[in-house]
Amino acid sequence: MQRTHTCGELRAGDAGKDVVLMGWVNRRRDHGNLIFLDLRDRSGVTQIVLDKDISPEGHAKAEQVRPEYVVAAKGTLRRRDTSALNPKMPTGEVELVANELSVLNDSRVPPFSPAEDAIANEEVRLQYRYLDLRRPEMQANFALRHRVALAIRNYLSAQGFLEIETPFMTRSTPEGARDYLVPSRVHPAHFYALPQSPQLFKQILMISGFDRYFQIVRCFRDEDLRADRQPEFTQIDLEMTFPQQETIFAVVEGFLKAAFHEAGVDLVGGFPRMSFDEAIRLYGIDKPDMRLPAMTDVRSVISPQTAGTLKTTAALPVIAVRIPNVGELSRKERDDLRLLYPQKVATQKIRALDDFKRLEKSFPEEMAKVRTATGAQEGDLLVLVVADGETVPEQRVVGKRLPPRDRELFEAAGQVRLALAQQFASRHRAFEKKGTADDYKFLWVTDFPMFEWDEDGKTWIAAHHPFTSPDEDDLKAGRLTSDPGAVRALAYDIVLNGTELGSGSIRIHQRAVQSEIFRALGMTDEEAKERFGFFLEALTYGTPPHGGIALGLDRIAMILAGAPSLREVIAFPKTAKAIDLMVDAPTPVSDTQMRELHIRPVLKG
RNA sequence: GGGGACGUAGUUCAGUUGGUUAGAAUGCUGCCCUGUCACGGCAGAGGUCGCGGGUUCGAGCCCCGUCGUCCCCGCCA
Repeated sequence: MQRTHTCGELRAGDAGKDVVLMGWVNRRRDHGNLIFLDLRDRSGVTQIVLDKDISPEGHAKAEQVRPEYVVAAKGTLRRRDTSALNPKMPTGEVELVANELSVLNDSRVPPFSPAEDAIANEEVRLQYRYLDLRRPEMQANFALRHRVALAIRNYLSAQGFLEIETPFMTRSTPEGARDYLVPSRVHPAHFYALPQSPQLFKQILMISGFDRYFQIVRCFRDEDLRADRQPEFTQIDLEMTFPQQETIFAVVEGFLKAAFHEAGVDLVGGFPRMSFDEAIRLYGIDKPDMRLPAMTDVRSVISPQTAGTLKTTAALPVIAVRIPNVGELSRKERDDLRLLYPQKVATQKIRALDDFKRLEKSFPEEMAKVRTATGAQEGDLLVLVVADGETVPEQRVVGKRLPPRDRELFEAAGQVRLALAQQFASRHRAFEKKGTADDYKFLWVTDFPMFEWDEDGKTWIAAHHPFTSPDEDDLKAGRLTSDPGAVRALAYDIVLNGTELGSGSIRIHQRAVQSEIFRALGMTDEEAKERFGFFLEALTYGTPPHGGIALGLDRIAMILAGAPSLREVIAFPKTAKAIDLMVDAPTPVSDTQMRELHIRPVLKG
């Protein structure tokens, strides 16, 4: 028997056709001499009628059928009687009157039903992933992910990008995230590493003259998981020669528009831009969620005396955090908030003043100015974040960057802002989707610092990665050695609704500059040569200026699907402890396998 | 590595101050039912209260440990 249609496609216009449907039994309704089966496949559900008068054999088989059995039904499609229409389903105007039913496979009683709306807990879902994936919501997520990836692939291909594969077994790079390692059988005590990203390969492809490269590619990072972080994840990785930042922004905006179009969202106009410093000042974070208003530094409207009363000082920012439409907080709500505020608020002598009404009572004129400065409307929640500071600590200001104590304060305020936003989401409703392009607030964050000071290692580390080109002016001014903290990088992030979607940069294409950066990162020339010798050499053979970016496909799919976690858009994800509950990985391996690989476990005592 | 939440029937959950035989819904099994679509009716089965230890006359409930899932911090160039 050959399937003629899928379970979601038949309509009133198909009435009278002889059809064969195959699929899973979603539900069964037994009325004695009349049995209804809802037959499900990925396209939808169609009702099958087994009438004892029409097909005694088919009816007899239907009596034995249970949920999740796989069956084939052959018969005539009938327009339903007007009294029996079901407007809730797309196929609700028709039903298949079966004269033949065959059970293609039976099913044990599943631990949970794909037909149920209530979903089982994560552990059970992951263990029986094939049942979970049968749920229409999951099927829709993966169909969406497919369409998004395809749209991006088509767009980039049309823009002249070539998809070129790069190795999964490559060499370990100790910087950055922890590597997943693969022991070599042929070379004792030697290891391959799974790539954290194809960074160097794609740069080599530029040196190779491919001009425009992309890849939708798996990357691996052995770090602890989060709702939006899996140890293996998929990047839309691209690189191009002779780009300005603008060139790359245009490509990314182009493929994101194509991708979102597939999800029924038409984005218009270019994405806004913001420098890293501005992001810190206005949002206290390098990935601002633009769905809620920015913070306001209101220190200029606070008198020195009032600053003193608030136990801060006029020299430090007073940051007003505004969350619209939250209304007054009760005493209990303010107490509960203490637990949500970042640890910094406690440990670094930073305080969140969340009883604005009381502040208004004490300082009516100044707080009226705060209201004006923040643009607060009636019913908006205002919280002031201040630093304890009778004396201003000495702040060494490097370049145009924020003084460190200011930055700490802005970042703490940013965390308070996010905590409030999360806690009162049901009141401000800014996170609720309306089904329009407005639901998606994109932002380019630019002018990242080149280096960040690592307090533990007492060294500068690359804020993006060590192949990022520094700003030419900073380079010419010799700041690489004189003032590393002031050096700007030609690096940029693409942010959506407070989630970092991707990160890229214009790369270094001159060997001398690359060597200088390695040195600035505290690497000797010998170390640099040992780790990146092949790359430094490649740079000497006519390397074109180049740059690129990589975006997380999983995160894009997650946001478009409105899913709370990456696990909803990855078919076989891992748990928070990086375990695959379905196949049960990782596992111990035999001594034989280990001996062959020249490895021996060292178990902690 | 640290903090938090959760773990009771196949599933989702309730379980009071520590006190008789641990409940509900749903699913499952059997019987009945020709217009249901979350079909309905009747009857029934189903429990290592995650695991180990402790306190107690008595523990699902209290204490200690441990395992698992989730969320967060650290970490993620």
